[in-house]
Amino acid sequence: MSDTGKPRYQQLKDLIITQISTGELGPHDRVPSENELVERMQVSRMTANRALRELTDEGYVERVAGRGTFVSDFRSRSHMLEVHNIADEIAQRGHRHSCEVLRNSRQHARGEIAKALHVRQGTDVFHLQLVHFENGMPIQVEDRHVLAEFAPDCDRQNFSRVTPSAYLSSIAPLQEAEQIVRAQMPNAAVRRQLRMTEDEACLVVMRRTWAHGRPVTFARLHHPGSRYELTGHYTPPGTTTSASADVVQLEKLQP
Amino acid sequence: MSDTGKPRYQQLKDLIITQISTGELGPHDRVPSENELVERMQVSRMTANRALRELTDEGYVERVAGRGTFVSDFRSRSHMLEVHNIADEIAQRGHRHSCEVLRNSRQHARGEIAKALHVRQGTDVFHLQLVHFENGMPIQVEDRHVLAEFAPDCDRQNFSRVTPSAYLSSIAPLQEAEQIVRAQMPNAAVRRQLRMTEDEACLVVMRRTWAHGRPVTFARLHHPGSRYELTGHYTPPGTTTSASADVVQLEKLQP
DNA sequence: TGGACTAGCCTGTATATACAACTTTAGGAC
DNA sequence: GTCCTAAAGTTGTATATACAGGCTAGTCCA
Repeated sequence: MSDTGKPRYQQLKDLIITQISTGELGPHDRVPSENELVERMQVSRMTANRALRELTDEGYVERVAGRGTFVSDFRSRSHMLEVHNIADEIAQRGHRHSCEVLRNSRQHARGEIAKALHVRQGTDVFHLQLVHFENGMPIQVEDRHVLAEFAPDCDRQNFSRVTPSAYLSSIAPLQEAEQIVRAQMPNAAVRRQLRMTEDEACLVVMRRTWAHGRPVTFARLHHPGSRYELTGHYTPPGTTTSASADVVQLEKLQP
Repeated sequence: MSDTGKPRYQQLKDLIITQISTGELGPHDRVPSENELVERMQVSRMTANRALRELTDEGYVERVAGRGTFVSDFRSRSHMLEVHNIADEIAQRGHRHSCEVLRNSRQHARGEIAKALHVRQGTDVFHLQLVHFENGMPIQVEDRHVLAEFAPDCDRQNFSRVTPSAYLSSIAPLQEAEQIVRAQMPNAAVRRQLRMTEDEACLVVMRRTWAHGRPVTFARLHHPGSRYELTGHYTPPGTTTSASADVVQLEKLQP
């Protein structure tokens, strides 16, 4: 890591980001104060201040005057990535979320899945199938593969209480996400599970998420076109009315 | 505008943002240098530096060491809002874009449209209908309403050369966008225009865009589900490999 | 025991200063 | 005229210092 060429405030940022992504610093942990960084890292307070301030802008840490600087929890940072959790969405609308687990089994990754997760064929993965309900109406079929190495106790989780998305977020910060949105006619099984009519289309979201620098989960999410839509709201950054708070409220997609 | 309570670097930012959004400062115009701000605004250079640096992070201006600070052009800032232009998308894939204009007429806004644009019923709007082609295959039906007051010469534009999206961006910076994505079966007209099969679904994007603080255009974009998908890639901010550039690379098609 | 107060740490902001690197321009040497 | 160089202006970074205001813990007093 050629630290030599980079500016010192960037070196400080990289150091702290590394400690956060390796887990050395976990959510709500205290980050060294500006004065501590001044002493330990031999920089001026303004340099330490710039590093911590930019980490705040980027969502890694939160600062409270008088108390200190603390690592944001994974949830907040996942929001940054605009990756959302169906249970949260439903709760935000004031509705009741429930969930039926159809499958939670250990398997060997086959062609498409192995390719999506960048692993060799036959690598151990968990295969999850769930149906999510909003006030009793099915609204999402989740078909997800998770790298077994990343979440070894995946098959001992009760996903009717904590969604896979929330569970995975609790294991490690999700660093990167890739998503594809399609309109597609469902197959018979999905149509039945979502209680869809014959001529109804599915909104399909395929999402791949990275942690520790590699893809760890791949999900196919089917939604009934008549009961689900993705919304996004974009405001320019730096707008006086706290832009970051606005950005957080979007639902998951973006065009 | 109670400038008194706000920090001085924020007052500087607000001042410059105001000048940009009113058009007093246009794209590629020179913004006062740090030293000029020091003299004229009676602040220290570090304060001016912070204001200009944050405006850079937020995409309003671009800075070049040795030359100065310049207002970003509308296009860049529109990208910030992740609002895209179908012609650019197609060009980015190395394909050929063409376009057929079906309608470009002045109308009075009716119920749904008037409501979406926050204007009274009967307000003058332009109604555009276009079909966009990628290498000769229809890929988007654009049905757009534009506030006549915002773009008075809309009906004299040749939209087969410059897309409505690009035209509107050239009039004023688009400040805000709202978007809804749905999966829907097309009606007969759209199905014919997009040359879709009987059992094919549409990916529908409804997008409302603000300029000068009010909604100025509302678009319904229909895409054939088998030939179009939305993709997004999210990386955490502050990652050394210029995260903002990655975010830009959205929408893309499938062969 | 309970409440008020203060000392100490923390962040947030603002200033003055300094040096490095880059770009343009002007002037001088050839 | 052309090339080289120096100067001036610009951004980018780093430091030292200062004061205001928020939070906490501990102390002191009633």
